[in-house]
Amino acid sequence: MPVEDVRAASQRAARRSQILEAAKHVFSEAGYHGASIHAIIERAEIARGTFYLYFESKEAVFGAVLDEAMTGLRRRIVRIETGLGARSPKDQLTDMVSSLLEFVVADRPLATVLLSSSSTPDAEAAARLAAFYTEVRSVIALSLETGVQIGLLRRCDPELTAAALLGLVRGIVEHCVSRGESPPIEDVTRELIDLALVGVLAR
Amino acid sequence: MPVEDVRAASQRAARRSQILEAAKHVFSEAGYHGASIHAIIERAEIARGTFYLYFESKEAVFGAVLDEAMTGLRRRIVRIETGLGARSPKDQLTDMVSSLLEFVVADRPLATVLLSSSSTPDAEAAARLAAFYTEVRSVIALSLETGVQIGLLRRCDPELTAAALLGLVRGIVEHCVSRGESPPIEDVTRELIDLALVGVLAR
Amino acid sequence: MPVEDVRAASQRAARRSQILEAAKHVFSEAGYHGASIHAIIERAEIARGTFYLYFESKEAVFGAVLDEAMTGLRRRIVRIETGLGARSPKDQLTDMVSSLLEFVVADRPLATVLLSSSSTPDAEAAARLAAFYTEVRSVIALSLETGVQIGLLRRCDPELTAAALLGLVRGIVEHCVSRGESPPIEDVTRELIDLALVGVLAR
Amino acid sequence: MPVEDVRAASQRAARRSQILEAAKHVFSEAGYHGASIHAIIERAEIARGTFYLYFESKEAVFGAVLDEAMTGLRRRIVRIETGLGARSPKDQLTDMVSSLLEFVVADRPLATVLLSSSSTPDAEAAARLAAFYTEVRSVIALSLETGVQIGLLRRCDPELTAAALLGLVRGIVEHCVSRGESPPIEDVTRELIDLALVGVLAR
DNA sequence: AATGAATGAGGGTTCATTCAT
DNA sequence: CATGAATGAACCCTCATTCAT
Repeated sequence: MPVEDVRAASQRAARRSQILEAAKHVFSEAGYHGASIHAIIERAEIARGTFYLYFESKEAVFGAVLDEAMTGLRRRIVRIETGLGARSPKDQLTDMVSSLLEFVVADRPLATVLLSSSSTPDAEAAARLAAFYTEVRSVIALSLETGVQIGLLRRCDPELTAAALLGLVRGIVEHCVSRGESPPIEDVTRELIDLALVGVLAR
Repeated sequence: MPVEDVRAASQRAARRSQILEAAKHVFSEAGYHGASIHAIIERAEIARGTFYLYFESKEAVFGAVLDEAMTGLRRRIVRIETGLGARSPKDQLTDMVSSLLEFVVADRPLATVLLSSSSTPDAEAAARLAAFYTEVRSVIALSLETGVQIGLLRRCDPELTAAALLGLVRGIVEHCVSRGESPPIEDVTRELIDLALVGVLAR
Repeated sequence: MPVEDVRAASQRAARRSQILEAAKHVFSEAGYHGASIHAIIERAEIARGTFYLYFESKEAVFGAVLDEAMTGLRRRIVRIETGLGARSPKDQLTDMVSSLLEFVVADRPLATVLLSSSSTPDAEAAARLAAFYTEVRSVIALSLETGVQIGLLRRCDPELTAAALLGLVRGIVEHCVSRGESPPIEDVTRELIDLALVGVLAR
Repeated sequence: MPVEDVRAASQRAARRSQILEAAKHVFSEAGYHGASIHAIIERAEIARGTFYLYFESKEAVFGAVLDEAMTGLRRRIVRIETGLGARSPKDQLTDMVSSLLEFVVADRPLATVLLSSSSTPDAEAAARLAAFYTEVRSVIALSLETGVQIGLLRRCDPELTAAALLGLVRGIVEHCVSRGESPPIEDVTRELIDLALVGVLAR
């Protein structure tokens, strides 16, 4: 690939990022419907037409914002190793949750979009997000089943519990995001893990 | 108040309810922005102008729908009695949660509206919902503090834990609502309580 | 039907006509694409939204304009009677053509729209006009065949001749419309009929 | 002119032709407004900017397409010779019409553009086409007058008849173009001439 | 000469809200 | 009280044209 093309491609990617970033902020502040192309291009400091050079439609940018977020999350979701020599499940879980929280909480707009967008934007994107959450619930449910089988966890309805745990995490993220400044991630993580693992009851 | 006025007032209230019911369904199916006045008045079988005799604006009906829901929920939220002769906290909690779930899950549109609307519809309504959730979190947080003080619960960050627990409940409601037919409320309640109290870990 | 409804219906029809009339002018001046909703509502002196209370879309008004024109034309197109006691075919034809020309030439915008709109507006309307012209050609072709069979007309390719005659009429209409003031319709009609019947050659 | 310049000029002309050809197709398929620069440059396989190196605007290409067509037509329109030793007017006319039809019908896109473009695209080009048709009508009208004077033709309104004859030709061209495969040009020509000269009536 | 990213005016359409009846 | 025709701001999107490379 000639040098100019490389530069062109990278410039194009940069522009795309710039728009994506602007869109993420606008979506997070106004929701899908409340967000106007006007607001996005104003924030991105580009012309109306330019927007449509990079994204087919409002729905498309929203999808892209979501995809980006989901990719970031997926990269941080890993299976818990239970083999010999593996670190303790709780430690692994702690690392994973910590990493996830860090990613989400650090990018407040992203978190807002992720949290708020059960509001059916327009079919496909909503479906994609729903699919993502279903996917996450499945991972959790499977982990729960495994945990039960190896006797680490008590018996429970895996699906329901997975849904509850996902909600629990969302609740915590919302908490962190809603206040100007959230407590250190490691503290939050510890509380989260403790709550999920041993509940609130005193022994 | 003369008889006619009483009748008039009750008729007025009935009309209002009729619109409110229609609006709740429409909001739950289409979200705040997706809901159109047209859809609401069509469902309520009234004329356009009539709508505005009962509600100031779209935002106002949405607020009313929310308020109605919140009233129903508030009625079911009670302090846990810890005095002598009181039933066990767990039993009280179970009853309360059970009652709340029943109320919410039975009225799917209501549940949908409650769940979906962190998506900032339009400032005020969103604020009202946020305020409601804050209120709920406060109740939970206070209960947690009390529980810790009397040694029933282990120490934790009450605010954070309250947020997590609220999320947990929402996750479960979402789970129940999302499938066509949810498991018996009492089972769901038991799982919820167990998870919250003792977590997932086997003893 | 109650009196108010009658009035309402007639008012509605009047409004519709008003918009239709404005649209006809605008379409005739700017063509389908060149015509903007803005121009139409400005001419009709109504608000943007009002337009859409009466017509679904720009395409729909165009279709309505066309339909109106086609209805007017169809009413004036009749079969030539060849039975005993019927007036001479030439006289019948003269009357018909005269009536058609009068209708079209008197309404210049209408004529313009009819003439100019092979310009593919948008699928359906274009198809409708094309269908109309096809229909007219068919009527002419059939008449020609009949005429040939009864020995009134010389042999010819009916389809081709019908197309030519239709074009001939359109040419004349265009001529009449293009000049500010056209010659008396009866003169034009006579020339048209003569040309079609006996051509330009001297006997 | 240096050799390089000659080559350059011819290359430039070739490029221009290439764009013109693409434009003609696009205009004929989509009409003036429906045609997009995008479609033209795609078909011509050139870049956006390049287009504007050869044509000032969309309107300008359209004008050029029209001019090209009109040039082709003009070359085939000749005066009928009436002097001694000239071939019979009918034969001359037949040759001319035949040549014209061949030119137009063979280049369907061109025919489509010519036929469809009374739809005022954008003032100037429309004016040019109108001027062309006026010019053609004048030639026909003059020929008619001459024919009448020398007793070859019966008396008629030359202007009106010219308009009618032009329409007649357009009707026939439309007929030929609209069907996938038109009858042999010579047959069409004969019908056309016969119709124009002696009409449809049996002698 | 050639490119194509960028521009922004302008297009059609929707819909919450008002007000004369 | 109830009605629904009328309003017009705001929306998303297209596309002819420009200009830095």
